[in-house]
Amino acid sequence: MDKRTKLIETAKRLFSENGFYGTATARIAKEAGVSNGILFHYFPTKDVLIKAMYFDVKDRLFDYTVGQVYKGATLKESIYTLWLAAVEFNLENPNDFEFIRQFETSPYYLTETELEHRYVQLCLELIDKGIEDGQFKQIPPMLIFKSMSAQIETTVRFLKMNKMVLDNVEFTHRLFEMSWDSLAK
Amino acid sequence: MDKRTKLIETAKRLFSENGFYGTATARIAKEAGVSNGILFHYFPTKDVLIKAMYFDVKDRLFDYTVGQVYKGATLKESIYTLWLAAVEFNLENPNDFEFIRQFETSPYYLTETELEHRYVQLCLELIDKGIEDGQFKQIPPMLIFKSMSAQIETTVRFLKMNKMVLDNVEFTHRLFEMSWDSLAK
DNA sequence: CAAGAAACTGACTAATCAGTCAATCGGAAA
DNA sequence: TTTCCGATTGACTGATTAGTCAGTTTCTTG
Repeated sequence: MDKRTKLIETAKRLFSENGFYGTATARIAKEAGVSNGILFHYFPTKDVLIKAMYFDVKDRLFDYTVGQVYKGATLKESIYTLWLAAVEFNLENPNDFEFIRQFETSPYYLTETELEHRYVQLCLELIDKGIEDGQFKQIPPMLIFKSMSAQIETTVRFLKMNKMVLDNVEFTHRLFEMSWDSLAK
Repeated sequence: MDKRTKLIETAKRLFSENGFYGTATARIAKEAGVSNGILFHYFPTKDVLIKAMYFDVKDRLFDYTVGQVYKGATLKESIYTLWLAAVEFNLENPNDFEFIRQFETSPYYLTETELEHRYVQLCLELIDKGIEDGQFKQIPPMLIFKSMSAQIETTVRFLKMNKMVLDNVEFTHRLFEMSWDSLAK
């Protein structure tokens, strides 16, 4: 693994344990096994590092989830696939999950930043379609998107807190129905 | 207003603007119009200040919301009253809202802390009742509680982002139905 | 009034941290 | 071989910050 990647991985772990401000850049470098200076060679400021990490995670989330949606699926099937993939991704990548959670409640985060991402745009397209053909409630698409995201986060946190995994299909469906029912007409 | 209260109010505003770590204690004291030392007279450490603020907000939220639930109301009516009161409280107290949001994603926050509060206990009682008599889905009560809280937060954030208030009863109901449908059988 | 306690002040300190920089290393190209 | 340049090092710095403390004012109570 090259040093740039090593730095991002180490930072993600430390941030998720101690927060952005609780983690000194010197410590990131040390635990990554590189010199202090090289961190600032790759990332001119700590802020740049943090924003780079955000896009890194969102890109991988996009690749992981959207790749699983198949053409010809019904709207509910597509939403279910996305929902399940997102839950799985967050369970399998706990440091990514904690990092995003912290980032999105920090002053770094602006909605415009997120809006630019193709992950969000794809979701909004799906939602628009669902509203148009009457499968979803008459609610602003952005609110539906945010609501779904919040539900996924809540589900993941709940599973983690109770040290559970999604090995029971029936229970998984019941969790999904919670999210689905809030948007379906 | 006494200096202790003045400090809490100023801290809440500064924290919600700049985050816990982005706000120096010296600045809190200065903008509150008191000396630096007096802050540490009332709150021995910055952490103590932050935790005191958390309970301060939760207490006021409890008083505001629970006071509006009337005896003899149906389960749905009670939940609606609580939901609406919580949304209103958060809209009317933006600094409280931002502060709680940050606190609950920070390393300060442990679920046990929250569990002790009578606000949570009251909600869990209501939810237990709803599950028992078959009005709610067969889902762990804690997950239902967390899901409702997340929905309320999402709703408030959405309203604020779009500079909206709850002046339209029909729209308010539609927002509530989103939350309700996710837990109702 | 006396006297002790509690509230209050603001200058000070020890520690920490983001970011710098002069110097070295290693590989590629000429 | 020489020359060049990005990668890399780690000691260093200037700024900032949580918390201290010695002393002053204000309140309380006998």
